[in-house]
Amino acid sequence: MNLVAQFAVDHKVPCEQCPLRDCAIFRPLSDGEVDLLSDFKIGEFTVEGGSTIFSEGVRSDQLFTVLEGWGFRYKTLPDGRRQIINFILPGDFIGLQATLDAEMEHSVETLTAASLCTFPRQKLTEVFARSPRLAFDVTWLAAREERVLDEHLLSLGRRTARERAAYYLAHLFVRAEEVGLAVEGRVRFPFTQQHLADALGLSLVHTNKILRRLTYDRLIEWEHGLFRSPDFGALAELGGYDMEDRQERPLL
Amino acid sequence: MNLVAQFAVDHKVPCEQCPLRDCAIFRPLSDGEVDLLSDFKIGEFTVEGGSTIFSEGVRSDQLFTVLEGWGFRYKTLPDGRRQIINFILPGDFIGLQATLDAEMEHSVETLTAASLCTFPRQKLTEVFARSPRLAFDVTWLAAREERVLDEHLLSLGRRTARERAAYYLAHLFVRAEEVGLAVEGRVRFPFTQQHLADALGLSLVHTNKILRRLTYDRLIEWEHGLFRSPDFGALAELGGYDMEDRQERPLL
DNA sequence: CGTTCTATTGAATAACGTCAAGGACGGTGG
DNA sequence: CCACCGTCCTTGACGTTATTCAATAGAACG
Repeated sequence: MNLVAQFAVDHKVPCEQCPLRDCAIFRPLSDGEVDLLSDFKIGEFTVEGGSTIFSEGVRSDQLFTVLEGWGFRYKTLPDGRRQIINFILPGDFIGLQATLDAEMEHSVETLTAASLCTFPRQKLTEVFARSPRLAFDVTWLAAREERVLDEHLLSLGRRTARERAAYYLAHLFVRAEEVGLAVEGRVRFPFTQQHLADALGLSLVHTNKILRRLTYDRLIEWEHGLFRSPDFGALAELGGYDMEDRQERPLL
Repeated sequence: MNLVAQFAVDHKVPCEQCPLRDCAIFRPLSDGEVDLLSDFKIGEFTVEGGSTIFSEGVRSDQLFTVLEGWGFRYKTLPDGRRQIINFILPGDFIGLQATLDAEMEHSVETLTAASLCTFPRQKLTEVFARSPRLAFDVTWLAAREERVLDEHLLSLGRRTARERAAYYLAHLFVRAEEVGLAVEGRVRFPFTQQHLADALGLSLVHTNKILRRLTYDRLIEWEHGLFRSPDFGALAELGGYDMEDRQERPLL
């Protein structure tokens, strides 16, 4: 694990040129909003896979939007047990969970090389003052994240291991697809079965057995990091994954 | 279960007289903020225990602040399995999880008679426009809720049933205490073991056995609905509950 | 006092975790 | 090119945890 002590600003691409904005899923911004966001933004930087972005118990003065790469957000118990709260994909806004002056209560680590857009936490109040619309977007994102956690909580509490795995894989697949990470129905999952186990709240061994069975039942394929589902409908059905219409969402 | 089809406005107490504001845990508002909030508020109403406030799959035009009473927020699977996401206590702001025009993805039901402060969802954007500070408070509450869910997720995924129960009971006790519901170290828990089981992701039988053991080990007492812990430190320790300094929080 | 929730307990069963041992694969250095 | 390693994946055997089934006892409520 590689601790990023200081986030150097590599360069600064104007927000209006942000490649993510081309994804249909993201709400278009007005010129004024983009200007404000550009102003809010400090810069970008790139880290390699395995870098720690946030660390439990440490304060962070920055917020990030992920431009590229995968990561995950997690908490650990003193004896080392780890729970992955969720995976982080391009377009995700991270760091909001902590208050302005409080310590992070979770850690974030990258799975692949990643590039992040940086915002100073202190200026968030200024953004709220200058653009109610962007303020609303921030709130909207927080509420959306909460809905995702609700569903995950339902999984961990009440779904069987098999249903849980099916739900989560369907969920991850769709999230990746939304931001253009799917090629011919395939997505590269840059995490190991141990990561998935830690997200599902299962042991590594049991996770493996369930994945093998889902593979045998032709619900998933996951080899050499490349994932696809031969029958996504059945996978979603098994997991109780709701293929709701993906609504437009903000991008900060 | 008693479905509340329409929320009649019983009366409207000015926000500046809100009894909850006396609790030390809540951040004081400026006069201007209170005025705006009063303006935002439609009124109050009272429901009996067992009433459904929100229903999964149904749109709601209102947001609520709980003035008095207990409730819980939950999701269910088609076959009836239920997961309680969290309990709702006085001072909690509910309904934010859904977007302006989307269906609720969870239900909320009262456990006791409750009185709720009502706000029209549509006017939320106006509040954002008129008071960045209140907007920030809304966001802050959403982020805080997320942190609570993170911790609960860690519980369900990685804590043993015993640790989980200890954590959750400690958590509930402190929450109740914060809003003045504790009398001589005792809190009335208005829910059944089935509710607790559904929150912990355990079966009723197993929950009961664990509670009996916690009682035998003199970590908790819970009789006739009245809860206390003879050794809160040990309970918190077992559950890994962090007795962080309770920071001030907004009240809407 | 019946009736209806709720709590409690034991026994049988299923789900999941732990332990242990290989196997596949890619990278590295000789 | 090949031996050596480290990481990740896979599988079987076995132990533990939690669920389900079933039955009874207590409380709460008219």
